[in-house]
Amino acid sequence: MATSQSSFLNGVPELLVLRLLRDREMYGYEIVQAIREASDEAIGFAEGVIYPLLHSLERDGALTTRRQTVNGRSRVYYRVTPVGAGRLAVLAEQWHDLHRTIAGILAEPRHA
Amino acid sequence: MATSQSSFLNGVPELLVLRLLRDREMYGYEIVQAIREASDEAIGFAEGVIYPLLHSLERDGALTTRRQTVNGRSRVYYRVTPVGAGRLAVLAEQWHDLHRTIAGILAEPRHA
DNA sequence: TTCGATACCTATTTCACCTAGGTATGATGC
DNA sequence: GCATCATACCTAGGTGAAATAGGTATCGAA
Repeated sequence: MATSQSSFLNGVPELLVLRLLRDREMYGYEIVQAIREASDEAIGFAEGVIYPLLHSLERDGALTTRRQTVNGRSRVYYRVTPVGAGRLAVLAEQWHDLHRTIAGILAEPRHA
Repeated sequence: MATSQSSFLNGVPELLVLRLLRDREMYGYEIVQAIREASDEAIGFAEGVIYPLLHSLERDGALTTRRQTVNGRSRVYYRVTPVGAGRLAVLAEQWHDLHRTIAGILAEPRHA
């Protein structure tokens, strides 16, 4: 009908992951903890959400990986590519637009 | 794992519908148009989203209905109950919390 | 009389996310 | 010596809100 198809609501895990990785490279397990801490326990995406997401972002060329073993444990570090940076910009913009729109509707006492 | 389960993102159609109905009673088709116009075409929930939602909100006691025929066409007007008002308050609060959390993560240059 | 707008409806599909497992290593405690 | 927890990776399968895609019927305009 009008503007819809790809639900504008989705992509928040993706948005947060890209945002965190924009500052510095991180590994999956670290990202899971970071989101939880950064959101003050409010948001807790499980590994089952983050790992598949990282894989698909890598497939899309938004992230590159680097493997490193630390203390006998293998870590996969992710880094944002220019493609990923562009994706982040788009998602952040969409998020802001959505919020502005909804905030407007929630606030307005008018509307004929 | 942590705070998650019922995807915090959902419920936006419900939030908007309840918000619109808080001001005045409206009928389904009218709500579909109102959301589109109020969002300046940015959000366009189809009838297939709104009607089932209205029905489930009525089942939950959040809305009451009144049927009226206008110009040979039957309209079903919906009105918010106290239960629905409470639900609206909860959803609005959740939405604000979520936005605050995400905005914080998007903004912060810090985070150890 | 064909078409679009109005006004209602629901069956089906999709897909993002959630759940719930699995493997393996290192450190801690008993 | 052995259980247990945190670390660190992984994926198969289920769920459910929303998206898609239909359907019925009336009215007005071209």
